[in-house]
Amino acid sequence: MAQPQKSFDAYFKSAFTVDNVIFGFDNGQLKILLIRRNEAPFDNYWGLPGYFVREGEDLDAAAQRVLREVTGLKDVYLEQVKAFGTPGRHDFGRVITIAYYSLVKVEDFELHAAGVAQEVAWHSVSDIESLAFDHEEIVQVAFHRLKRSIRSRPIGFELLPPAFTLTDLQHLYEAIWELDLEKRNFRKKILSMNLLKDLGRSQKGVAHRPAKLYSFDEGRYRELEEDGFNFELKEGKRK
Amino acid sequence: MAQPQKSFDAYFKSAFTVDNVIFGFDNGQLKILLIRRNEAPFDNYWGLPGYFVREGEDLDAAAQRVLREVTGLKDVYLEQVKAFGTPGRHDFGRVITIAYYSLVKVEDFELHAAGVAQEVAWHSVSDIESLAFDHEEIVQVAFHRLKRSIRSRPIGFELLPPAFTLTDLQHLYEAIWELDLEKRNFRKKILSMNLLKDLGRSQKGVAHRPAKLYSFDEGRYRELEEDGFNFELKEGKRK
DNA sequence: ACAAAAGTGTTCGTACTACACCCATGC
DNA sequence: GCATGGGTGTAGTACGAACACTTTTGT
Repeated sequence: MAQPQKSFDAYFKSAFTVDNVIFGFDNGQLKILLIRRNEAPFDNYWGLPGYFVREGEDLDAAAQRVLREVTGLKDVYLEQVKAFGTPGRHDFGRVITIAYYSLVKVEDFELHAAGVAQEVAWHSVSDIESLAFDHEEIVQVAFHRLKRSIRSRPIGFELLPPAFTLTDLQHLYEAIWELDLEKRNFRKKILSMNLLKDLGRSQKGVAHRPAKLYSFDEGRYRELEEDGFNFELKEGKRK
Repeated sequence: MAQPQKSFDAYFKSAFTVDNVIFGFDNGQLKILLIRRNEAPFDNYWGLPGYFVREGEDLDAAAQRVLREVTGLKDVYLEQVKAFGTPGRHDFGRVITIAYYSLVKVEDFELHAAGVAQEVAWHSVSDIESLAFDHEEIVQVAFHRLKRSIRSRPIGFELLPPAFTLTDLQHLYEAIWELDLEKRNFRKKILSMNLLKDLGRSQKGVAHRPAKLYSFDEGRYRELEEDGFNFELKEGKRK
């Protein structure tokens, strides 16, 4: 199907990148993994891990690769947010970036600077400023998307260790929604969904009554999903 | 901020397009505007209206332009869906497409073929097959997105004429969700939202009791929105 | 008078809200 | 024994689900 391609050459002069908003939940706080760039443009600025997509590389694969370069993790929860392509957002020419967000368990890996990063660190979502390119906007849009998605799909578990307490889970929702939730109602609601497996174990060595540990019951989720299930949490007051 | 750009040249060889899933509501049915292409690749195939984004043109602006070329409309409701960029999806080289969907009122314009279209027509969402490129997938994803978005924002009104009946509105929701809704509950719910202005007029010349006409009260919506309002409709049985 | 869609009210069950106290552990 | 968070029950309310009949118009 080779066609008179000549006249289209003028269009084949753009580049595209992926940028990844990597969320982690650490110490009751929702965090984002940022890198400090060692490459122009925006040399020395903090920004999202991301890079040019290679020839023949799928977009999702590129996002996974970028994530692997920073965290060493593979097969991580990852979702496309949208494309950002304002003209002039990149000094080198027309560069569209495809933004992704991923959810990782912070205890699964050690940070190590690599690629265009001279430094890698977790930053609180709430105090992010003067990032490279339009990365602040990307972070905002991704965060907004996460808030929404977690309402209708149980993706929050991706951010927690395999065994967690109900309070951990509640704090996670509170951090993402920036709300305070009511303990008893939260627990009733979550448990009534039957998505948690009681592991029969408890916390050890805490100076109070130890909490039971749970894990996410993926099999159970798939059952419910097929049946047109809709995960949703409502109540909550503004913080 | 000119930088050692040389080594990046290899990345600046891609093109990107916008493709627009234009939804319209006609005669109780949800439809999509498709064009029949008169240009390679996929000459003669039906596909989404779309084209290469111009140098210096913003993505949203490109999507508006494409829409204007087919419908003549400007300032239409438009939302980015996501980017599609599987390698090999386009014969001419690496082409990423940014998919949009728009909501239009079908009675606002006449169709006229233009640009790469030899023919333009409305197609029922339910019988769409063998489109150009990966456009079938794009349609599915856009449709899915519309179903979701209309739950939490009153964008449905974009598809209806300025004055409509409650039954029109109900049929619209039924078409989008592929559900049957219960008349009394639907009306109660919609009216209790206070988003409709009773126009004090009625249908004319129908062979039954004429229905009252309503319009969407945009001012009222903005008030509610600021106050953290959440538009939502739930009930419904699978068709 | 008949056909066709508009319009409306009530009952029932469920699910969200709000709220206060006892329990298990470490120090 | 005290401090710390874990864990639970209940009453009130609001909202969604289900359901059938009367009204207004054109022909």
